[in-house]
Amino acid sequence: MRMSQMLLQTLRETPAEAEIPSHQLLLRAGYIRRIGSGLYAYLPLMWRVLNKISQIIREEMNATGAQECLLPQLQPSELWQESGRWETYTKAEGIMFSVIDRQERQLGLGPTHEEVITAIARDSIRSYRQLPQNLYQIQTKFRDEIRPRFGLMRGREFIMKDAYSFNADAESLKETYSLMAQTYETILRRCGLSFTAVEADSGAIGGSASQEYMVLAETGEDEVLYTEDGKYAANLEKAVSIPPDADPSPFSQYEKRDTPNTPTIATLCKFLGCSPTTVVKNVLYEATYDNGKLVLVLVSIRGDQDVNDVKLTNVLSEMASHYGENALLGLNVPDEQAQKKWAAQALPLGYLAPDLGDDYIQSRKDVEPKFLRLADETVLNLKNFITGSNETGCHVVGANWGDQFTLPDQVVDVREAQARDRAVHDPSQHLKMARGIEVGHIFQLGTKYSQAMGATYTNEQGENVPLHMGCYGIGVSRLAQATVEQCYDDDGIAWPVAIAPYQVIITVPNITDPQQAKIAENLYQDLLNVGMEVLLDDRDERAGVKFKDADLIGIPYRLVTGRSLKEGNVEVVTRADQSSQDIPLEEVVTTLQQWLANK
RNA sequence: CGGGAUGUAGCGCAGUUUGGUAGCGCGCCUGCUUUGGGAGCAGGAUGUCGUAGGUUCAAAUCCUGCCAUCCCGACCA
Repeated sequence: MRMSQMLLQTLRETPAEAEIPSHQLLLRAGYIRRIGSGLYAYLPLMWRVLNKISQIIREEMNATGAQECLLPQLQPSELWQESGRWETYTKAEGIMFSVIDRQERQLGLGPTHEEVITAIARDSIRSYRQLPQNLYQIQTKFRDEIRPRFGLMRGREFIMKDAYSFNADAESLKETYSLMAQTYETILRRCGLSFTAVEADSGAIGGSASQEYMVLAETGEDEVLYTEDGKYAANLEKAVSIPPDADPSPFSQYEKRDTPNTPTIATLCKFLGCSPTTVVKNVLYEATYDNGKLVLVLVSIRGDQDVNDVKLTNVLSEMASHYGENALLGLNVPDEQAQKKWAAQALPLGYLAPDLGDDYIQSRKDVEPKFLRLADETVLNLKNFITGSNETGCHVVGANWGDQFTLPDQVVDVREAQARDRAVHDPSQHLKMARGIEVGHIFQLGTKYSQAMGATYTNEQGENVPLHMGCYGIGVSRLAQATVEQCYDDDGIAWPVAIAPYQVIITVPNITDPQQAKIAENLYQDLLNVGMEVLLDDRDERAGVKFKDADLIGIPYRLVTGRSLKEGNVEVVTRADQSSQDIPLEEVVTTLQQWLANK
């Protein structure tokens, strides 16, 4: 491509809207342009990068026997009602855009395609002889993100590769799942990224095993806990650990103490001179279920620990049926405003005890009349603990389960793992924390969707049984930006060769010099002839501008037809390290071919 | 949805306190000079000052509503 003919505008100044380096650079280098909040145009350079990534994905997916297809983005609400996700996706998490057509039909704009693909499988997979199957597509997804940010990292419209496998049983699913895990590593390695695979929570999508592929970067939105031996890595939401041991309680007698102005664990411990590990903290949540019922949840957890909302959400989702509900819509810590809706009297916040009376709850149809009391495992073995008294300004000390307080029936693990906790697989090791960008996520869905939607097949015994499903996603546009986040310097982007928009840029320092122009032109044709992707900077600009632009847009190799021509050489500069060498004109093409082949 | 901020030329910003007919840098166009790391000089074009209403002789500036965008949080396969 001749740069004189290309629509490319590089910016000298950083647009104010961009916060992180990759977003700033993609804007400055003319790869993307913001059209609305979370909506971006992929300009010609960006589209080439995205296509390169897509191509690598295609090659690797096809190599596993997966088949590419393209599913509709507009999806009938009925499909989502069958799976039971219409409510959660349009109301609680509100992540799906929904539209109503002129026949008053409700449609969703696809944030993911489990429903569609399961409907297809239901119709076309009849026999075990057809299994396993793995279908994938690469296309735009829509999600009504509450707060889009960081350019392509969290957009409302983005490109994704999603694959769905159908297997006869759990074992076969595991095989496909681990094949996909290998394939993902190959894809990301080919893209030139350094990444980590971590255990993850499967969230609203459901299912059992799940792994995320994280590009480690300081600006990542996810937190990853890992051990240095490389044997354990997990998303913070999912991570497990051994909490620090509790200190012995300084109290041996049960009594109520005045503890004025100690609504937080920190102030309380300072006042009493005790360790937070001797305190039972009681956290109040309100859970909303899909029929509109509100359940108040009181979680007792050790004072030095925090509740992991994702783990708590999972516990509460499983309990939906206890309340005659299908799904948990939302979970939050009620503020004063929210409390007024159901509290019969003002709550002694900061001084709650595990036995907070149910009479604090107004008798209302849409509110469960009793607290759902949960104990985190960390409070199970505490002796002579300190906790609230349900009276502002007072705590009790020296309390014990079975004496002053009844241990809740439900003992659960809802504790958030922390950096420096001991590792479960090897308690001599401590967890470390890093930030990451989630570029891929694979799930073993099991029969959640096939069962809900009646996607069954006939097995060898002639029985109709539900298909076992897996799903496997890669954020293509996010991956592109994550790469920039990992590959840039003060001068701009430095793309890995495999996904760079062009492999080579020929810079003509002085376009008015006929010799320079002629040699550059010949070189351009020669490189094109051997199938290379080449930019020819034939713009009537000063050399400095061309060098700056070449660095900014990050083409891996730059050929300069300048002063080295006197010796019959072309200067070849490697973008990644700015190293430069003069190569005889007639050897340039073959040398570059070799370099690219070795990449 | 809660907290904070911003909206003036393609981009970055000043001007708003104290109302008086819209400015700077970069970019863009023309000419001359320059030509290996975002050139110099001279000339030029570009704005419903986010939007609607109000106050006023007069509004980018003051008042009210609305909209949009960004940041923090909540939220987020």
